[in-house]
Amino acid sequence: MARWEPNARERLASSALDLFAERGYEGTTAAEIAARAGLAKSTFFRHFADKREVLFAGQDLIGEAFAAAMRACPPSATPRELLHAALAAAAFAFGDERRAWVVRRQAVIDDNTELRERELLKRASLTAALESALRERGLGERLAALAAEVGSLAFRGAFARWIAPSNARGYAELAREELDALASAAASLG
Amino acid sequence: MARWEPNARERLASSALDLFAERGYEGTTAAEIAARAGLAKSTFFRHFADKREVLFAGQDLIGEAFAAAMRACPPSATPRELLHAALAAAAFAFGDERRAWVVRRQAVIDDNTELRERELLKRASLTAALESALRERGLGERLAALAAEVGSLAFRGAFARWIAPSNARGYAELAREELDALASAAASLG
DNA sequence: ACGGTGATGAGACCAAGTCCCATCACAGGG
DNA sequence: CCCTGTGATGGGACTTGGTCTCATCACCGT
Repeated sequence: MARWEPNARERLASSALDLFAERGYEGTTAAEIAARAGLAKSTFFRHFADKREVLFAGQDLIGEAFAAAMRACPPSATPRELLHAALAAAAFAFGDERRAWVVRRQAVIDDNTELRERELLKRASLTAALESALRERGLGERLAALAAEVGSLAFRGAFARWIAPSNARGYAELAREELDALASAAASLG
Repeated sequence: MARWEPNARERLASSALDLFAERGYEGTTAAEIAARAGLAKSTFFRHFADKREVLFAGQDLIGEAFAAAMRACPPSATPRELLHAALAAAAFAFGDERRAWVVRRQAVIDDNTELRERELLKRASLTAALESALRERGLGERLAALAAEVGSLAFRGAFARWIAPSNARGYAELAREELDALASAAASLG
């Protein structure tokens, strides 16, 4: 096995997605993923805490982008403007080049409960990032929690529409639409 | 080992909570839980799909109660009234007798990421129950999704306050308060 | 008393994940 | 040019979660 080839982590992630798509998540062992990447099982677990994580590497970047974007907003910004800015800041993850990869990855996740469970954990972490950034702006407990959930919902909705087969529009535009629609729905709930 | 003693499932659940509280979730093996209940490891997994599930048995009843309560509402009910009815219907799970047990259980869950992850899965299932019941009432996609999240948030908030050490109030009352507070927060977001 | 049913015990087995140690590639200093 | 330190890797032992199969036993109706 040729050691010392670069990008071990990336090779593992890409081998994993390939194998999951072919044989399913449960039908693939960590040792097989490592082998396809030309690495050993122990090396796999040195790069990823567990077998699920290989599909979720880099998720934290989105949460950090959320928080950074909100911190960059003027103090006068309304909750809605903060959310707009946060969601827009995640656009780096949803360029056209990435779409095919993201679609394939999502199909694998949707197909397996264990992976959907991990996705929920990641989503919760994104929502928590929104919530704590909103509280830093002085929002009250409940309003921060609610606004964070609305932001999370808009993010999910925009994501779902972005990866839909029929879609040709950009993520940023979809996110703005989703958020506006949810805000008016919120008004009707009060 | 005395076979055929009744309530194997309950004995397993209670042994599990005891051991988790003593040694932590990760410090406890499934075989140890079974042994304390006077059963074998294979019997444990016959009753619970995995080690985490032993703490979440019966959660689905709450989701079913949500849906049933909404179906029992008059057709004229507003989304807010539907949510009130749903949350109120979950009160059976939060009587005073159960409080000590619930508090102990929650401490164990909060202490372990794996368990928190499973909790998110259960929470998502409750939210989905709310959402699908709301859509049956004719609510649009986004409004149903948003209202379900608000209901879930109110449920979580009421639960957190109910198990707080200083609390002496009942779950139903707390749930109503949380929902009203969130509804007015929602109005301010639109 | 007898056979059927259903819950259990026991143990083999696989894969996830941890751990430890040897090994190798590369870097820099003598 | 050699020597040594550093860091990523390979390899394998080990524990545990989880599955599966088969034998066993308690109870129930006939």
